[in-house]
Amino acid sequence: MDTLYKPQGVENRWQQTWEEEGLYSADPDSSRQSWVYCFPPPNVTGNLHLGHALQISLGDVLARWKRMQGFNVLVQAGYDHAGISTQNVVEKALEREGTSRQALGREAFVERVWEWLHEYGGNIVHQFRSMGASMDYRRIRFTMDEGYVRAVMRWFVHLYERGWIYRDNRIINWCPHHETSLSDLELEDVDMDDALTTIQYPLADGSGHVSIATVRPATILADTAVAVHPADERYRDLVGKEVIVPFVERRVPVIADERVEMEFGTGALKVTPGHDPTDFAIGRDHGLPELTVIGPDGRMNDAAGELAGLTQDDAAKRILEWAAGRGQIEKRESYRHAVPTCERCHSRIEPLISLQWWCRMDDLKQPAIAALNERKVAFHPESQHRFAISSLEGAPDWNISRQIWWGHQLPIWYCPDGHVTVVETAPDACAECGSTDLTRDPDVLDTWFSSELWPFATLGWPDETPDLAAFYPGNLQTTAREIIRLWENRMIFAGLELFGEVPFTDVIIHSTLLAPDGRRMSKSLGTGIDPVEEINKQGADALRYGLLKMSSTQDVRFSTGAINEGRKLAIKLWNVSRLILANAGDEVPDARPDSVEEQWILGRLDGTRETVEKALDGFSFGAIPIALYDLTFEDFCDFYAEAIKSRLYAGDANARATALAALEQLLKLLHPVMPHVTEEIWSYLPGRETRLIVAPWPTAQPTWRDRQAAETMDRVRSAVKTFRRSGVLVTAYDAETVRIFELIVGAPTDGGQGDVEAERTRLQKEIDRGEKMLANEKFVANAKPEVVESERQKLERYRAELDALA
RNA sequence: GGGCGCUUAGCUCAGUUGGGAGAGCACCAGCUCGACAAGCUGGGGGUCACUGGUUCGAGCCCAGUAGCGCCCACCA
Repeated sequence: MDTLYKPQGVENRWQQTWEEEGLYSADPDSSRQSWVYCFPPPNVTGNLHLGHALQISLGDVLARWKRMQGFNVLVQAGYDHAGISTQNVVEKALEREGTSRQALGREAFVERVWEWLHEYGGNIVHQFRSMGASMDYRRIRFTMDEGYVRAVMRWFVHLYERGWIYRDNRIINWCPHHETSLSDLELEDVDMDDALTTIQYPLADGSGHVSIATVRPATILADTAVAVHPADERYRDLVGKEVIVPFVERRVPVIADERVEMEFGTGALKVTPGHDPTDFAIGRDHGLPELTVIGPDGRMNDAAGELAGLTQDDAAKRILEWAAGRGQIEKRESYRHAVPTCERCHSRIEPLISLQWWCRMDDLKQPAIAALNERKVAFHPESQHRFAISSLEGAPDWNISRQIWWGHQLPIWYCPDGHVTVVETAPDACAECGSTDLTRDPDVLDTWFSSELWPFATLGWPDETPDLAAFYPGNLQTTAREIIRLWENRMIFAGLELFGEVPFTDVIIHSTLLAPDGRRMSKSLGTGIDPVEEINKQGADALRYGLLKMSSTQDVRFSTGAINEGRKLAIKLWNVSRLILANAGDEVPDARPDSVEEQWILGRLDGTRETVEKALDGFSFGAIPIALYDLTFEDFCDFYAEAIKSRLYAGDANARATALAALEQLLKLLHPVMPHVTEEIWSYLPGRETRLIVAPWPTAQPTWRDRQAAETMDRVRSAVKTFRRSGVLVTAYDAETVRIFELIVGAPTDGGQGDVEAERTRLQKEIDRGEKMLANEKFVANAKPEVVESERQKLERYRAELDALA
C-alpha cells in the first residue's frame, strides 16, 4: 500500500472494475429478492450540480447497503428529453449560428436536436460514474427512445379510451417567447414593479361612475363586466346596472361575485375573461362573452381595432390618454406585486383562451390518494407525506398539450370533416368516416406526461418482459420537494391505473442545497457547483460523506467543511489499515479476541452496525457520518489501534487475526458511504475472494457487546483524558484498566504528578453535583432507572479517583 | 393569505423518547513517539433568537413574539 492515499486513481479504477465485472448489473433471472431505486432521470442537456449529487448520494448509500444484504439491486440510469428545456438550449445554439427554429422548419429542427444530443448530451452519466453511483449503466434509457415512445403512445390512448382526455377552449398560461401553453407548475412568480391605475367607468344611466384599479389597462378593451362583492354595501345599488367601458365605450353589466376582494383597490373589479384566470372563472359562471384582444405574440390583435399591432404598453398609453382627456383617471401609483413568468425564460405569462388537450384528474387521483392514506407509499419526512396527499387532492385537470416541436407528438389525427382519430401509430384512414386525408395534431405532450411512466417504461412496458416481472413494483424514489406534484404523484397514479400497484414504497424528500451565500443552488442563478470539481479536490468518497452529512435538514448551506471531514476520514482509514496490514501476515487465522480492548472494539463495531441500520431503515441519514467518524477516529484509531500496536509488532497471532476481523467489519460499515477507499483497502486483505461491494453485510453479534469490557474502557478513557489534561495519573483502577491505560499513553513512571489540586477541584465539583442529584427524591423516583444507575456509577468512579489523589 | 421548516461556538451544522452543551473548520499552545504533518495531543470560545408556562430538572415539551428560508395561492 502506498504511504499516501490518492483518491483520484483509486476511485477511477474501482468505478471501471465494478462496472466491467458486472457488479452494478441487475439480473432479471435472479432468485434473489429485488430492490429497485427509481432514480429520477435528469434532463439530457443538463449538468449535475451538488444538489443532484446529494440526491444520488442518499440513494446510492441505500442501494449499496441493500446489495451487501444480498438483494438483487437495480438502480435505473437514464435521461429525460425535457421538452421545452432542451428545445431552448438548441434554439439558443441556432441563434448563435444566425438561424432559427422557424427558418429550419419542424422536421429539420427535430433532426438538429438529435444531432445536438448525440454530440453534447449525456455529460451527466459521466458525472454519475465519477461519484461512484452504482447504477446499471448497461440499461441506460431515454424518454424518446423507440420503446419508450411506444409506451407513451399506449398510455395516451389508454387514457383517451377511458374518457379522461378531452379537448377544451379554456384559459391557459401562454409563454409569448416559447409560444406555447404551460401548466401552472411550470410558472415562477417574480416580484415586479407596475403602475396601479384607478380609472372611472361611467354608469350608463349617467348617475355617476365606478372607480376601478388595474395594472393592465390594455385589457380594458376585453372587459365584459364589472364585478363587486355581494356583501359590499358601497356598491349594492349598482348591481344590475350597466357601465361604459372606457375607450371602446361598450356597455357592460355590473355583477356580484364572491371572488372579488372588497379590500383591494376600490373593491370593484373589471372582468376580463379572455385575459385573466379569475375573470375567466367569473365569466364562465355568469355567462359573459370571452373577448380576446391580445394575440399569441403578446401584442394587440385585430380585435383591438385601431390599436391592433401595438405592444400592450403602447396600447395602454393610448387608452390612458383617452381616459385622461375625459378626466376619468383618478390616480396612478407604483405597485409591486408577484407576476407569473415562464420558469425557463422568465417572460411574463399571458393568460389566453386557447384550444388545448386536457387530462381529467378525478378518477386518476382518487386511487393515488387512497394509496397514500394507506401508506402504500410513504414520503419521508412525514410532513412531506401530508403535503403529497393535499397536493393530489387539489390537483386540477392537467393541460397536457404543448405548442413546441421537441417531444412526443400527440397521437391524434384529424380528417377534413373534423373527426378525431386517436391510435398508437399513424392510421390509414379516419376511424369515423374513412377519409384518408389525415392531418396529425402538431402539439407535443408535456414532458411530465412521459416521465410518469419511467418506473415501468424503462423495464419494457407495454411489453411483458422479464425485467418488468422482476423489478416492478420498485422500492425507493428520491426527489426534491418541488417535484412531488410534477412527478411522484403522477408516477403513483399511473402505476396504480396500469398495474394496480404503486411503483415504489418509499420516497425520500431530501434537503435543498443552498449556495454558500444562502441562495438556491441552480444553474440559472450561476450558483451551481459541479460535483466533479469537488471530486477532483477531495475525492468522491469525501464528497459522498459530506453530502450525506448535509442531508439532514430541510435546507442547508453548502460548505466544504463536511467534505473535508470525509477526506480526513478516508485518510485516517487508509493509515490505520496500513498499520494493521503491514503487521498482519498472509494467513487468515480465526479471530480470537483475548483481551478487553479487543472484545470492546468488536462490541463497538456491532453497536455502530445497529446504529447505521436503524438510520438507513428510517431514512434519517444525518446520524450515519457522525457514527462512522467517531467510531473510526476515537474508538478504532485512538484507543483500539493504540492499545494493540505493541502486540501487532510482536507478531501476536491472535491480535493480528482479531485486528483483521475488526478492520474487515469497519470497512463493511463504511462501504455504502465511502465505497472506493474501502474497496481498495479490502483488496489488500489476505484471502479475500469477493469484492467488498458484494460482500455480505455484517450480521448482529450480541455476544460482542460485552458490558464489562465497555465499562473498563470507559474508565480507561476517563483516566487517559485526565492524564492528558492535567498530567495527573489516577492509579485507583483495577489492573486491567491500568494495563490498557499504559498501552495507550505509554506507561508513565511519575504517577501522581501534575496539577493535582486542579484535578481535585474538578472531581469535587462532579461529586457535589452527583450527590445533589441522588439526594433528590423526586429525581430518584421519576427518572429512568438507567439514568439513576449511571449517575450512581459516575459518582462512585469520581469518588474513587478523588481518593486515589489524596 | 395558506403550508413546511429554521434560529445552538467566529463559520457550517449535530444534539431521536427531558437527566452533565457537542463535531468539523478557523484560532492558540505543545508534539516528528516504528499507521497517519493531508498528522497527533491539549486549550480558549456559547444567556442554545426572545418572553412566559409545564417539570425535581427544558436546547429538547406547550403558548406567544421577533427574524430568516422554501413551497403553494385567482388581491385585479
